[in-house]
Amino acid sequence: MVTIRDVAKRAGVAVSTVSKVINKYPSVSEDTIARVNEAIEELHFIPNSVAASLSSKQSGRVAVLTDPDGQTLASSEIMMQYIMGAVKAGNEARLDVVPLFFSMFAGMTVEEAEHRLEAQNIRSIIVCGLDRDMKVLTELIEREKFKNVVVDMPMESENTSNIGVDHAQAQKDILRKTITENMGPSDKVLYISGRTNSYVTEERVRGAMELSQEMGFELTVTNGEFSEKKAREITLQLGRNMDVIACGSDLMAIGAMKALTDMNVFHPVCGFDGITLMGYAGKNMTTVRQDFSYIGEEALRECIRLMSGEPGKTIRVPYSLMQVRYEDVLN
Amino acid sequence: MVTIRDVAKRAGVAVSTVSKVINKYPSVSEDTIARVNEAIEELHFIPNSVAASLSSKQSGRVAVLTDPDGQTLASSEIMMQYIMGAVKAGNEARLDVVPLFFSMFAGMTVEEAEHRLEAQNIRSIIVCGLDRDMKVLTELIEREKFKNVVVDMPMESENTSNIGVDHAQAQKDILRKTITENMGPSDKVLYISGRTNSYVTEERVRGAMELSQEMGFELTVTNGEFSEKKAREITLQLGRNMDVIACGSDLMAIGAMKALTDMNVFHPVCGFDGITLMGYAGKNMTTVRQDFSYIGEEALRECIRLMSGEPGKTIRVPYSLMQVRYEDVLN
DNA sequence: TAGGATTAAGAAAACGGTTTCCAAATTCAC
DNA sequence: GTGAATTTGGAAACCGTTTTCTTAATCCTA
Repeated sequence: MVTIRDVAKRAGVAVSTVSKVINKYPSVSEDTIARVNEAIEELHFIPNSVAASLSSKQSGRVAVLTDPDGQTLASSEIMMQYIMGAVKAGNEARLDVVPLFFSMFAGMTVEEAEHRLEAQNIRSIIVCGLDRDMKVLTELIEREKFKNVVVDMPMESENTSNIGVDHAQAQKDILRKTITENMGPSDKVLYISGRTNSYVTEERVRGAMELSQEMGFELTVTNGEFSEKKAREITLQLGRNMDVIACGSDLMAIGAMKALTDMNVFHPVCGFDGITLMGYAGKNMTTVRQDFSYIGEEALRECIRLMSGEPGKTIRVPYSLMQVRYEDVLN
Repeated sequence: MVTIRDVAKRAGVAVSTVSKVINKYPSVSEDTIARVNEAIEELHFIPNSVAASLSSKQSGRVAVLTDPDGQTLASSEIMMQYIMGAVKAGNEARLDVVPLFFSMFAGMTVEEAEHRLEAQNIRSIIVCGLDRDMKVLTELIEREKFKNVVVDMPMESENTSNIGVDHAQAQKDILRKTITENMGPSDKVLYISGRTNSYVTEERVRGAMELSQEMGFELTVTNGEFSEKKAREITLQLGRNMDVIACGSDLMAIGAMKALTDMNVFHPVCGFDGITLMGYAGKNMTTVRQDFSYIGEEALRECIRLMSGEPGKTIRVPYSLMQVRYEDVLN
């Protein structure tokens, strides 16, 4: 393995100088920079990220915390996207990304969790798919021991940023689109929401309610708990008399659509997320597509910003509305 | 952060002694072991894995290489399972697991790839979803610089183990089951295979052909290239005159089933893998369920074995046959 | 009981970087 | 041309472990 010392020798400088060049410190002359870079090229030197992480108290590593157990197929696709995005951005920044899963923290106290993370030289965490019931993690974030980036939770402070789409606005947009494109009557809308311990649920419901005010349609809000089954049952019960069904997640939209198909009625259904499975669920469905991989990338960049000492903030990422068709997911 | 020095001081021993206790070296007396462990408990000490990895040339870290881009939804579920299994087993063994993706190695020479891995203190890699076209990776494995565990590729040597189910046998089993449970005639079977650059394809086809000999049914083998679309087209063309359709992957089975539904014929279809999506695809489907998470775990344990100097071997993991129903995947 | 063989514990040198601190060299103002 | 200010580069300590090498202590065996 070629080390920083080899490079130093080759370039005829001290190891500290090489390190400064690598990390773009200001106090190195153009001349030496060139010489060092040349040596780096020639030797195909790549700095050892483990050594770097150990020695520098500043940089450290980033953990991506996800919970793919939660919602089965949908979540495994979504979580994978988050992770891929973060790993990709991490690689570009020469920064180690380690994936961790919520289940690992089950039964731990916050202190234990902190120690576990510290013991891996983790300085910053990205938390995806958190709801208010994960006490250990919310507390962990609130203690601000690490630099935190939370996806889809409204937490912001000196050491904590949050990132995500504007769920209320997106819900309004997709619902408006679904309604206006619907040929039949659209004055009765059934909204099947996600679990109520979730921030995104609150926001999406708020969006739907605001739109109902603005457009003057009748809105029935029910709690589908992010469950496909529950959404199916609700739809079997209430779906027939509605004109449009909007759901707080794609999985529930699929459940609703299955129910409608069984009942032989064909109302438009809209979901939320843009998971691939939607393509398999039937025609006449629309959804809000979130770019989870991009969110993962941005989250990682935000970790870097926070680690460099800047304060937390809120980041809104774009989304798009889409009509889902089987042909588009077919490979 | 509490370090090994704190523990040493507390227990009144040298740091090296603490290290020996942690790593279960033989030459420490029961007495000291007890004293050190007590100190560890009291201080809630967790060894820093980064420092350990840097210092020890033996242990090091394990990379899990996957390619979730390949087959969209199916692969993202499968790859996630591999990763989760490996991370879980890695945590238990106090060993860092880092996920990497095939795409990162695109355009790299083997040497570059090696340097990249070395620079992360990676001593062992688990490769999932590899086919013969990924030249860089196959060469990387063959150079034996790392300890390799390959999933579903018949590579075995001093430093390389492979792991996976017995694809030929599994294919025979599921096909036999599908045929014998089918009430109608079963003397014409259509087999839609995966891409031919893949070992699992070869094995599965071999299994199907052997069974056709044994049971004496007529077998038509076509190349579906792991593509749902292709399988659909093939089925539209040849499906009507068949009695049973067997596919080399679940995704293709879904494509085939969609085609049959469109044609209004109802032959039994069997797939391979056991992905959740199968539940959404229709009735009358069976498949081979692989436990990907378990495979990930076992693969990691095998890395540890290899790193401890033992030679590579072949590991067969169990599988099960299942009838897929929507109710089972519904959450 | 002497003397070698074994066992237990510690001191110190790695591992491959980063960072602090200091000295030398250069620039600048007057 | 002198002294102060500013760049630039290097020496060395450090990050938290592992591991090698010694030494001290204990155990056998003859």
